[in-house]
Amino acid sequence: MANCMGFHTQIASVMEVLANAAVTEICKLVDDDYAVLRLEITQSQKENRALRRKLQLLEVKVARERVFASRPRSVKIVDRYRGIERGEGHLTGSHRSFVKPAGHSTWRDDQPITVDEGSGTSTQHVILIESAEAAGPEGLSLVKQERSEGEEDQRHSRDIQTGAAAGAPPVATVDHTIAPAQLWTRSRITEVSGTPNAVLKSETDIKTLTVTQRLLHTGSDHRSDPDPAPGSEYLPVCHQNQRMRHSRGDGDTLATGGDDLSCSYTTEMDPGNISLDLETQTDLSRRDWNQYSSSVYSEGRLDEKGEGLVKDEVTTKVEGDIPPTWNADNHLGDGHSQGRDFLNYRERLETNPNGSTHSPLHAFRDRDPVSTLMWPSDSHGRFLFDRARAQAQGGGETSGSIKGKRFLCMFCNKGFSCPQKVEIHQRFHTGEKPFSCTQCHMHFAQAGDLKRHQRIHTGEKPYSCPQCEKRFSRQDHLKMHLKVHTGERPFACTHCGKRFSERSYLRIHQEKNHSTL
DNA sequence: CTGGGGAGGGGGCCC
DNA sequence: CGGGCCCCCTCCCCA
Repeated sequence: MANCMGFHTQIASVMEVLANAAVTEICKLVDDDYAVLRLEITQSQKENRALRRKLQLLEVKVARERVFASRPRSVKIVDRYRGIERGEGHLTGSHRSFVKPAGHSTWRDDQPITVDEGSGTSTQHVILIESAEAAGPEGLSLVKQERSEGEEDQRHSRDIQTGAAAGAPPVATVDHTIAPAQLWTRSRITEVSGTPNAVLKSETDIKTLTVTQRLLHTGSDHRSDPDPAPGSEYLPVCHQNQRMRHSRGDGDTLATGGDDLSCSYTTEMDPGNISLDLETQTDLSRRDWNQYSSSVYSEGRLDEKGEGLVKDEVTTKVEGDIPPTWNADNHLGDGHSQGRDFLNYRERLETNPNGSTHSPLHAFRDRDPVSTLMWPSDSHGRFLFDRARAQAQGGGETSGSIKGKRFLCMFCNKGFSCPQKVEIHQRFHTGEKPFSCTQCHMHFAQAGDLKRHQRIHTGEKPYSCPQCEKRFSRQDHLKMHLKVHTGERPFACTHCGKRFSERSYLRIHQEKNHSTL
């Protein structure tokens, strides 16, 4: 009996040991499986986050492009990254880019990003866009509003914490899985300040911006404007002068760059074509235009199929409204408006409600006989074609073509005796100015104009007044001056009899005093 | 202070 | 290529 009891005791003991072992084994298996499962869940969660961020980036990009095509507004933006102590910052001088930590496939949710709104009163989320080419001190090329207040969604609010808002853990909207070569199509966070509160810039659409910058870039674009104009979303902070081709010889707005300024007046760039090589197209546009005009119109007739030969227009649609500071007067410094000729033409094109591209030939073909909308004006806002059209419509020049001037201008039908004269004349319509001053980047359509202009720089004044020793750089100015001594006033007002030495004085006088006439 | 006019100087364009 | 004219702009003077 006792043996029986001992046996049972041993059995029970063994059973307990076995049971414990089994439980331990089971627990171990469960733990292992659970660990694996948890690991898988974690991986899945990470993947989900990464996908969500990609989706957010795409949404942001789409929204930005939508805003890009619509009315832009200016916004000042600075992204501030608070997680600098994590060591993600990779300092490269003043231009720092964040590099994800080794082994991190995604950004952690606890990596906060704050947006310094500047004034602190706005909740607009904005992104400062930098050009890939703009790593220098003037690297900031465009500032763009990322989202408007109303467009902001919760996801974005979570991703980018605004100011001191303490919502869900913010996540940097950064895709670190992209290859470096693709960076221009994605967003990235770039630190531009070495301060503890490192300033971040979200760099997006570098390609587009680069093209835009190239489009806007002229030799005079390095003058930063300390007072960017409000009201425009895309502020070419360092390139507000980019649309200006001309600067006066007084050095006030001397350009410093070496870009081919011709692109600013020979192309109109369509957003759809923005990836095209502008310079190439500019050259083509200019060259083909001349070749075309010489070859076709030297025949003295306008081919009805001419539009088929015209090179495809490259339209430059400056993103959004033209900032008020792009007014030519503001950028010429001294108020002179020389050089506004094709700008006016461009602006007319850009404000064309049809949004279509019009070459001068198109304009000529499609123009309303009265409307001046599509026609360029000269440097003083005059309608460039007034004279030519008046001549053409008046029949004087047309008759001139009859008198042996068989080479006709394609725009105004004016006749010339040789193709070269037609080409020079047509620069008047096309805005082409192949003669550029090496000292101030002024451009001229005629070599003689350039030569005359360069006397400004040389100080040459070969014409002296025989009566007062005054000297002049131009003979016509001397001639005008001589009227001071002679008292010659050949222009009389037909209304009051007042006489003037210059026709323009008479005209101004009549405008001021006889404006009702 | 303001407006008109003169003078000078610049670019555009044609001959 | 120079001459010439036009127009515009700015500065200045003066009533």
